[in-house]
Amino acid sequence: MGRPPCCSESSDLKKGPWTPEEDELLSDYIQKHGHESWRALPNRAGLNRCGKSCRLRWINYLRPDIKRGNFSQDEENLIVHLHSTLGNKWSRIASQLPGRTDNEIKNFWNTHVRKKLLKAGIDPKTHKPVPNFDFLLETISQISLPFKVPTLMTMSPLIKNINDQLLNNLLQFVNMTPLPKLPTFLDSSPCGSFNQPGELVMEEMVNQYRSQDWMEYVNKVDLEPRSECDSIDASLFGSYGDGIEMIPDHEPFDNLFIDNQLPGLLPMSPEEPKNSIESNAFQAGFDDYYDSLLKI
DNA sequence: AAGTTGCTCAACCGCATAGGG
DNA sequence: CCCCTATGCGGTTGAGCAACT
Repeated sequence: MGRPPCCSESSDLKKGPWTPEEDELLSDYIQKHGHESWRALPNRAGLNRCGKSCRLRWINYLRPDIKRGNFSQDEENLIVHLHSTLGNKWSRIASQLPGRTDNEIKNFWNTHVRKKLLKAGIDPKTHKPVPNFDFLLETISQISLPFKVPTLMTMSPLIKNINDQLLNNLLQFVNMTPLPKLPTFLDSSPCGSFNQPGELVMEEMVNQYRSQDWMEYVNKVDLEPRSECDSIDASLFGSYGDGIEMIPDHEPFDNLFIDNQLPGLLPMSPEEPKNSIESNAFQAGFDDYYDSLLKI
């Protein structure tokens, strides 16, 4: 049985947004008498609020030394720097930024800085680069091997030899993202038979990977041959044509990631040079997807 | 014009902690 | 010490608004 919340003793206490009249009462009282006891303050000030609510309103909004307006670039840089050493210690971070509140900084971080870092390819938790796209692609390509040709299941030692860094990269990526809705467009692909099983396998794959039980799963999985397909890449992101240009023959992400938009985790500047495996349909599919993210 | 979606940020909730008796 | 209470803190929520369909 935990301690009851400080305001639970009276359900009559007002909650929600403060009115200008309440603000005035609180400001007047504190400027005249200070705030020696937040618990006693509401009664004395004539407010039908709990002390906690008064304290928050004063600290985050009414305090005269509070700084209003957008954060400057210097402030933002300082916040990023402090966060890299202190973590989510918003109060300690706020103490280094005069006039800024912990709540304000926390909101600023969650709505602006965090996204900015992600787009720049930096993990906002660790302040380290997120998995490199090539690494991720390579990892997924390796992982896809057992699903391409079942006889390659004998290659499980190869899978086991994928170095820890690659696996950690993928694990990090998967853990940082919502589970994607898996493709439903495969009926039109040359690998129609892969449709439902493929979705289930991929979904299970992601789930297993999330539960860090990936290796166990790889060793258990068994699939029907996919003789018509060159790779899982083609079935997911487009058929291979004549082996020249492996451009997806459909809109690969029409039905993908609809409910669970992935955040922009990786560097995506349009002018960034494409890598050597650009012609891979898998890559093309991801490029399309990340391009679509840029437009969000 | 109406409905939907996404974003922002003020405010709340519940746990942790300090400190007085 | 131990208990109790007030305050502080970080995570989360949801109202209000803007942009989009």
